Amino acid sequence: MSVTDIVGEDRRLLLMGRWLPDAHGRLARAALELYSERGFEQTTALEIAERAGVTERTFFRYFADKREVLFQGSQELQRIILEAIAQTPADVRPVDAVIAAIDTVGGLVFDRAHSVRRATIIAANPALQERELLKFSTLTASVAGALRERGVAEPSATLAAETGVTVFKIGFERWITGTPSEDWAECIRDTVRQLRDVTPSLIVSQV
Amino acid sequence: MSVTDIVGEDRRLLLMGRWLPDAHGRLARAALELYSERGFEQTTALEIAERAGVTERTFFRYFADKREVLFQGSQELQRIILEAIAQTPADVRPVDAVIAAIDTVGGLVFDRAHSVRRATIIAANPALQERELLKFSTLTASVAGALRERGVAEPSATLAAETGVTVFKIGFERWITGTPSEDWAECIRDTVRQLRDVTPSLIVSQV
DNA sequence: CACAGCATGTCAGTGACAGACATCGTGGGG
DNA sequence: CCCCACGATGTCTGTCACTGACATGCTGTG
Repeated sequence: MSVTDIVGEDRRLLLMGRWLPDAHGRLARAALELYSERGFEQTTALEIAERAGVTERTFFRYFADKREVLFQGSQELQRIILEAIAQTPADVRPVDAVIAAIDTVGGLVFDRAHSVRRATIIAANPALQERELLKFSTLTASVAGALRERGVAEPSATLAAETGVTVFKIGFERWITGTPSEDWAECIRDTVRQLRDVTPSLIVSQV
Repeated sequence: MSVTDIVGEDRRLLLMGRWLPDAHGRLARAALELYSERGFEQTTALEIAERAGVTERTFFRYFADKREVLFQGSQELQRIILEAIAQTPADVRPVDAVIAAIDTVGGLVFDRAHSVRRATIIAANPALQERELLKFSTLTASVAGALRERGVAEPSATLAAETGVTVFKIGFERWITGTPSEDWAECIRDTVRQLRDVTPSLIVSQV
């Protein structure tokens, strides 16, 4: 039995017999590239792994599933928003606290080019849209939780959270699709302005 | 070669050699039962098919995927809401038109016991929640489209749609979890009342 | 120098789907 | 009355996402 029999065809231990560092990063980059090049569905986990120089199994050790690669940041985003809400003075109204928090995450978290690339991939695939929606829903739920911590009662907490996240979604959409020069705070403020005009009347018309 | 060799073990052609009718209905019922009994993930498509007396392949001819069984009605719901919006007088404000439409679908579409059963199944599984979210998102998009038909400009149309669908979601949630006697219109009206208190201020506080 | 531990590879398996083709009653046209 | 196109289904085979169990090889530590 020769050395090559023992080592096999394994070309992955390059750095003086040690694993290449940052498998996670290489996988994320490889996935992004392939999703862009040929689309999400047309990309197999095996292909991603090969481009990253690891096995399929390793891909699934880093990412719960194929889609998760694109949603790494959302946990971080949520953490920041929650923290911002917690730090807002107690006398600020719930919705305003949420919107102020959203306002702060702007330049902080995203790089516009990356966001556009990501949004393009997601827009092309329903399964990815579902996952995005789930992230928003999770965010809404935890924002509502944060408001309850501040003493806001229940239907209002969820309503305010839902409203705030809607502002985020639409503001974000605008930030992505609009002129590159327009900044985050601007998009959010404009969306809020528009929102103020859609308050429903109390009387539901009977059809 | 005997008759049984030709017919094989096929016990499915029962009605005088013809297929049993309503394969679709049998599949839907079988799926509902199994999802309730042992949960969504613990149920395989094969098991559903067997209980319905057909093959796995036939299941996938009727339903795009395992989840779709639970979301049959949403297309009908959307159709009704859109129609109601179209029939609302042109001078009614966008949000009010949406909410009025939502108000009308109440007793019409759902049977409460069935809704509760369905909601229980969905609540127990993230993959199903994703699908539900996608349906809401689709609904929002088409409601926004209907408002645009009425001449509502773009950021407002989506905002109003999003607001209306939020009222639907939260009102529905309340209708499901609250006391069985409380009726649909009641839930919607109360939710609207609460919503009116969460209008954001114009000035976003700078943190 | 032995040994525990971590990051990875290897192998085998399950289950969701999809394409291609075969089968068998049914209903209409000759 | 027969033939044939058709519709609903079964059968077979394949691909791919994901998972559990186990093996391997380096690395730092006592």
